[in-house]
Parts: sequence; C-alpha cells; structure tokens
Amino acid sequence: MPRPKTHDEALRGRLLDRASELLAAEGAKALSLRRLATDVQTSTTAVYSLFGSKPGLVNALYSEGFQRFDERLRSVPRCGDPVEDVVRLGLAYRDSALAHRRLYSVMFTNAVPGFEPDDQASKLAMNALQPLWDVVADGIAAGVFADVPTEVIAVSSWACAHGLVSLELNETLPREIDFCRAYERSIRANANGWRR
Amino acid sequence: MPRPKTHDEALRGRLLDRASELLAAEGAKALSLRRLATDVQTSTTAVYSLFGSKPGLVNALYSEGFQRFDERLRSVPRCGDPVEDVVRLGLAYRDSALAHRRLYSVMFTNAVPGFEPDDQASKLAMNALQPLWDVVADGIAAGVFADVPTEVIAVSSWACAHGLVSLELNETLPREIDFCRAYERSIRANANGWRR
DNA sequence: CACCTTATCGGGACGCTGTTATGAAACGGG
DNA sequence: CCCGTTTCATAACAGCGTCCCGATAAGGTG
Repeated sequence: MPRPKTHDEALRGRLLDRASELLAAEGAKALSLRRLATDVQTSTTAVYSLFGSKPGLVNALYSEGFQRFDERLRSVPRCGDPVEDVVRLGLAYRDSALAHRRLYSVMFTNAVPGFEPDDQASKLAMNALQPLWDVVADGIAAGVFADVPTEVIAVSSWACAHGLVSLELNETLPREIDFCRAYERSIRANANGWRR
Repeated sequence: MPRPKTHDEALRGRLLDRASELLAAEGAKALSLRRLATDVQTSTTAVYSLFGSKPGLVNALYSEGFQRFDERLRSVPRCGDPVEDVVRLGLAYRDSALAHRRLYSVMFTNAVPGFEPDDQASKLAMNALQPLWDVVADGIAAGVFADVPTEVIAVSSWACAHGLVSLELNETLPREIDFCRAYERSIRANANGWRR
C-alpha cells in the first residue's frame, strides 16, 4: 500500500490559515506558493493536490471570506425600520471589510491577477447578501421604499457601501474625512433616496 | 559623442499606446515588459530609461486615464438642477469607465499588484472629480442639498457611482439587471437622499 | 582619414513566480 | 524479503521584473 497521506484536511487548514496571514500581513504580492509551502513545512505540490492551483487556493480564501461575511450580516438584528436596517447592514458590511481588508480586496477588487471565483464561490457571495435583499423586499412590501424591483434598491445600497469601502481601502479619499460618520450618513442618504 | 537616442518621446508614446492596447485586449496579466518591448521592437531597457520601472509605466497609464476622465467630466454641460447635474456626471463617469474598463480597473482596483500612484498622479485623480465637487458645493449653497461639508455629499455620489461601476465590471451582479437604467436611478436616488 | 571618448542601448544574468514531470519514499501483501 | 502501488518532494521549465555589462555609434581630435 501507499505511503501515508500528509496532504490531508489538516494540512489544508494550515495552508489556508497561513495564506490568510500572509495576505493580511503583506498583501497579495507576498502570497507565493513557495513561501506558503515553506512556512507550513510542506512542498508546493501540496497546494496542487489540495486546491488544484494557486487560483484554486485563492478561491478557497474567497469562499471563506464570504462565509464570514455571511455570518456577520446574518447576525445583524433587525429593528423594523427598513432604512435603519439597511444602515445597520451597511455598518456591519464595513466592519467586516475593514477587519479583513486584504481579503476584501481579493473578494472585490481582483487583487490576485489570475483569479476568478468558480460558480459555487459566486453563489456563496450572492447568498451572503441575502439579508440585504430581505430587508429591502420587506421595505418595498411595507410601502416604505419605492415600488421597483428589489434588486434595484438592494444593488444600489450594496454599491454605495462597496464604493465607500473600496475608496477608503484604496486610500483614494481626502484624508481629513471622518470615514465612519460619513459612511453612515451616506448609506442612510442613499436609502432615504429610495423612499416612496 | 554618444550614439543617437532612440529612447525618446516618440518611443514613449508608442510604448504607452501598445501598453494600453495590451491592457485593454488581454488584461493586466498580459502587460509584461518583455512582450511590450518586443511588440514595439525595442528592449525592456527602454521602459526603464523612460519610466523607471514597470510601476512607473503603469503610473503613466494611470495619469493618462485620469486626464481622459478629467476631459470627459469637464465636458458635461450643467443644467442648474444639482440633482440632475450629479446624475449627468454619474452617467459620464460610467461611460468613461466602460469605454476603458481595464484601465479603470488599474485606476481604481489595484489591477496591477505592485503599483501605487505617485503624488502627481494622485493629484490628477482628485482634480478629475472637481466638476462633481463644484456641482455639489453649488447645490449646498443653493439650499438644495443638506448643509454638510461638500466632500461628504461628493464622496457619497462618487462612491455610489464607483461602487456600481466596480460591481458591474467585476461581473458580480445578477445578470438580469438592466445596468444602465438601474445605474441612473441609483445615482439619482442617492443624490435625492441628500436633499435638505 | 584614423582614433578615441562618451553617452546610449540591447542582450543576458539573477532571483523570483506558477506549474508540472520525475524519481524517491513508504507502506501492506505475497 | 522483495515487490507493487500510492504519495510526495525535488527539480526542471517557462516566464516575470530588474539590473549589470559589453557592444555600439557618432563627433571631436590629431
């Protein structure tokens, strides 16, 4: 029989953990297979038997990221006022993004050149935003928001949040701004703009 | 005296043109100095004598991109209604981004890993959005928009536009959406949300 | 006209990357 | 004890950005 497997689920976990650390600490450029393998005391082959390729590894990180995102957004309690609920989700969205900023840039801004999420990962991504879709749909049904397709308002809120976070992380914005306050105001204004 | 210069302004132009083409046609990954040099029938050294490094080259592309952006936004006629003016700028923003989508992803989503714009390029970037700042400032002065610092509303509009464009280019969004219409509605809702 | 000086440029070397072929290693069964 | 099979690590390959160095080519000089 063969030699014992070492490219197992445990190694998979250690690889993902270390990859996360590398990404968080030094960015996408520092995430190389050789370095990763050395740090976890294995060979680059491990990544290929466990993830298929580097994009495959990144795909796993991507999925992990959206699962955390999912949990975070799902844990936001609803207060009943659709506009305020959208704001709360938006704040949670920003918290989560800032807590894992490098991962966020992998998830939303193509920080790893060759990577495209596979279908399953994309589905995870859309599912993570379900709470927003729900709040918006309820807001429309309750007559608070304008009577347009749910996705129009949901995407608008999402884009507003994503745009702000993205600009903040990119450090493209004027430095004197109080991001947190401006962010909340902005999300609220955007949601208010959709009132019936 | 030395041999005649061939790493001159003309070559600089050809390099930038070809780099743009490569970027537009095949994305950031296809933009390699070796290929670029071969295509323009020179050596990689040319990039170093003309731009200093690959990030230097990208910096030039970045600046070019924002100059086009600048012209495009500055050419938008104002109609006097601040909300509609913001919408018009937003539509021009999207047009410009979609027309040069790969370049946009270099400008806003770190598509080239090692690249950071230098101070001059960053200044160009901020200047390009001056028309938005002006419209918003006038809208506040006219009492149409809420009495908050100009940058709060301007950044909010910008982020909304950027977020939508970014999600659209990333193909993260549900496919059934009519982007153009949803985009305009969204920008308008966001601007309306800032009414006094 | 030949030579030398000097700025300039292209080829190649270096160390890195992702990927893959190959050979060594480690085990149970005959 | 050896073999067969499976599994993994090493090393090779092609490509990357960067940089050094030798070849180049023109003008001033003897």
